Amino acid sequence: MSTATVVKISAGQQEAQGLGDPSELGQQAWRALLRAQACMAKRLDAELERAHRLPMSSFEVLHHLARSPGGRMRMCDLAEQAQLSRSGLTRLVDRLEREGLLERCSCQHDARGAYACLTAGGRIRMEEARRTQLTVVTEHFSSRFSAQELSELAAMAERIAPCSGA
Amino acid sequence: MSTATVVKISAGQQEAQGLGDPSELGQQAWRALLRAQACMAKRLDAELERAHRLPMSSFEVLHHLARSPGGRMRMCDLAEQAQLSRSGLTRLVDRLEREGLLERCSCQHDARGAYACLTAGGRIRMEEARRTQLTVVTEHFSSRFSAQELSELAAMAERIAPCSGA
DNA sequence: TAAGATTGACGGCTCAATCTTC
DNA sequence: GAAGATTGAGCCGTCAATCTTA
Repeated sequence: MSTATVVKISAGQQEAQGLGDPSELGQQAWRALLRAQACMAKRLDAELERAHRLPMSSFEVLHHLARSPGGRMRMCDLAEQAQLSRSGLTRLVDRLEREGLLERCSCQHDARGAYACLTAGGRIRMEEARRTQLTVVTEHFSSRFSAQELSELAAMAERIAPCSGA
Repeated sequence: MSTATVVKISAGQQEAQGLGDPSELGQQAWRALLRAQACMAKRLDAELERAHRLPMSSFEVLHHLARSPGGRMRMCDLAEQAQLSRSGLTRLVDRLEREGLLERCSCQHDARGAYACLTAGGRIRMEEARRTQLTVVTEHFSSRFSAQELSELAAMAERIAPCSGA
């Protein structure tokens, strides 16, 4: 910022500096969220990887399977829940299957479809990892807000990406 | 959710369902944020790519350069701002340099260092893309909150990842 | 020795095309 | 033909090792 701008600060210049402009407020909030999310994701991913050899995307898949009835889900639904493309999920499931954490099962009513089914070992590994996840999310996220704030945060997030289920 | 759980809902069952457990509140908020951020990032990335052939990571780098005095930054500082590893930034800058959007300049005072310097063309491209970014962020994010809420969101995000500059 | 930047090797994701089944 | 799943090709990012300079 050149020294000249300091001389006189009109409303117009304030806008140019992004102090009074309402759209700038949105930008600041958006960038702050970007930073916060990247920061959290890196911490969580690193810790899950370190403690359980599970990247965050694998954890997410196991998590969604574990809370689904019977520990199984259709590939396409799982892809959507896990925020992955179908091919991305196919490959992730390949890896998890190789590790014995889940299995592919064919679908009775629709031979096109496939289920991903959590194995017993997968469920155990998942529950171990969940403790770590809870610790990290609590320490770096939940504990920094009141219950009221957490509710508000969730509600605000819903306005951006409405939750399909639940 | 099986029909049996509807019959009687005790406090314990509420916890099992994640309705009363305070740690579950944090989980819900965290997951809602994950979804919201992924959703926004995909929209924004797709639109920047479609309209300007600029992925979001490239836009971020150009953005930070554009608001830096002289349109130039040290590689290591830029990597930090853009949430990238150093090698990641090296490769991204390679691409942007090939496109003529920026140039590498050697550093006077420290021959180890390198600057990334926005070119005139890069600044133009950046400002075109900024309009698109503003549109998307406004429509899918800022416009869904009051000024008060945006301030609160930014402040809450700061609690997770304190902003180094500004 | 440490710090800035780059490179090689590799992992993981997406798009487009393909195969199978509805 | 449309939908679910997979495969091939390619992009983009990271880690670890390397090179240069402080």
